[in-house]
Amino acid sequence: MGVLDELKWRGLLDNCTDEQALQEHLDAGPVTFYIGFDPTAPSLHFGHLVQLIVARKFQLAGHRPLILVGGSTGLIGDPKETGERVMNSKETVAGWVEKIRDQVSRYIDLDGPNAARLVNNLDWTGPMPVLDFLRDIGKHFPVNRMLARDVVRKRLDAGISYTEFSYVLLQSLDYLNLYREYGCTLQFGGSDQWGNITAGVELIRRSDGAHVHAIATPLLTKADGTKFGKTEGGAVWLDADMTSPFAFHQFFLNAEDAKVIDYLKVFSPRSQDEIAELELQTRDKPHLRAAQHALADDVTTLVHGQENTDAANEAAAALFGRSELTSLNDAVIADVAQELGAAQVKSEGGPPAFVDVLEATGVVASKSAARRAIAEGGAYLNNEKVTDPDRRITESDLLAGGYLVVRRGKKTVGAARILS
RNA sequence: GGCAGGUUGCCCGAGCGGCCAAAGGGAGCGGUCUGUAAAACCGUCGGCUUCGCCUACGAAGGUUCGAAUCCUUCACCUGCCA
Repeated sequence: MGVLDELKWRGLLDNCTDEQALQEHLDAGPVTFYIGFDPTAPSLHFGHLVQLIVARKFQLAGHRPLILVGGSTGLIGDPKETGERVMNSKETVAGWVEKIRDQVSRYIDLDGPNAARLVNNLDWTGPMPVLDFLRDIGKHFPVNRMLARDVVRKRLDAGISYTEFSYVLLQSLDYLNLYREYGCTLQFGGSDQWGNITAGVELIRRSDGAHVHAIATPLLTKADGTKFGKTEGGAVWLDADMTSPFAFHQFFLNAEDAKVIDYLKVFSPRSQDEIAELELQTRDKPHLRAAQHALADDVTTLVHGQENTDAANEAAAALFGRSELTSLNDAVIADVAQELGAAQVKSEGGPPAFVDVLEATGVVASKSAARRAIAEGGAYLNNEKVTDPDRRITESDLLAGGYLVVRRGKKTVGAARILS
């Protein structure tokens, strides 16, 4: 199966420039392609993972990846529907560029015959004189067409700065530059980037007369049509310090039945047959959640490695399993606490209050929220419901010589280590 | 530069001197039911040293016993005119 057919089967092909032409181009030999990531945070999130997975498939099929980190575009910010972005300082963005470079290189092969190359658009945008930009690039962009773009139109009432309005020119310039310098003839990205991507295709045609290609991957959604990827704590990050491997694993484990097969196709390297089998199981024995387990294990292993996947499963078994926490041995408790990122709580001046522990572990945002959770009957200490808002920790609550496991609701767990 | 309208909690949006921590909706969170799904229903939804106090209705002042609500100045947004 060709790489394009595989994308289709996996539901990863949302949009594409002339498909037949692209297919012929791919058949004709190795193609240099690019994907870009803007540094808007110190880490990529799992949505970016989709792009990295696609890039990897193309690389394995013999094509050459250029991975662009947006040192310049990150300073500008692409327009989003909700309003103007807050600009980040140049130092901040530069720091994030480095972090994202490191992350990206874990998913793409930087050696071998079709090694990936990391590029930063600040290298060519930074030194470019503004008059060259306006004459050579700006001349190819009709403002009437730019205004007709969906995001821009939606912003016309609330207002949009010239800075963000110009974003599309920068991204198009990237494609043009990579085309000229590396012979890059394919760009892909999320469907929300389609406008920016096709603008680049058009720029290359207008300025160099060449026909290059583009692919958009779909935005992953939940069954109700909303975006897949938001959790209580915000985005699902690839950085283990921002989203623990346990939380990451849990996120995928909680995938809806109606969508889990779609996600599996996207994120899992499993074959068509294996996935078909999991689809049957989800239909016939949904309570076993076989597809969810496969999904969570596969993605977590890809991002954090087998060891962390095992640890996440072990912690989940301890927390959600039938056995009492108190019956687990000390080593398991300590591992689980470690996995949950145990907060240190000092007990000078007497044993701490339960609400303080809840807050310290981060399972609630404030002490008021902790009291509320208790009043709602959704607060647990060592898997036992706590109903007294003034509950204090006692010596007998401590597991394995100083640990506490707290929970809010069914799924939000945290651990604390009491230091005397 | 002139005139008019606007700026309310995560978002939308009422309030137009005390009964306002602020109606209603959405999102979120908890509970029930389950399968650590979905849907549905009920509850909750600023903070704290929690029967009370503190901070909040663009910002700063003022009037008043009392202001999200009235006045003044400033900032920003939208529209019309120049």
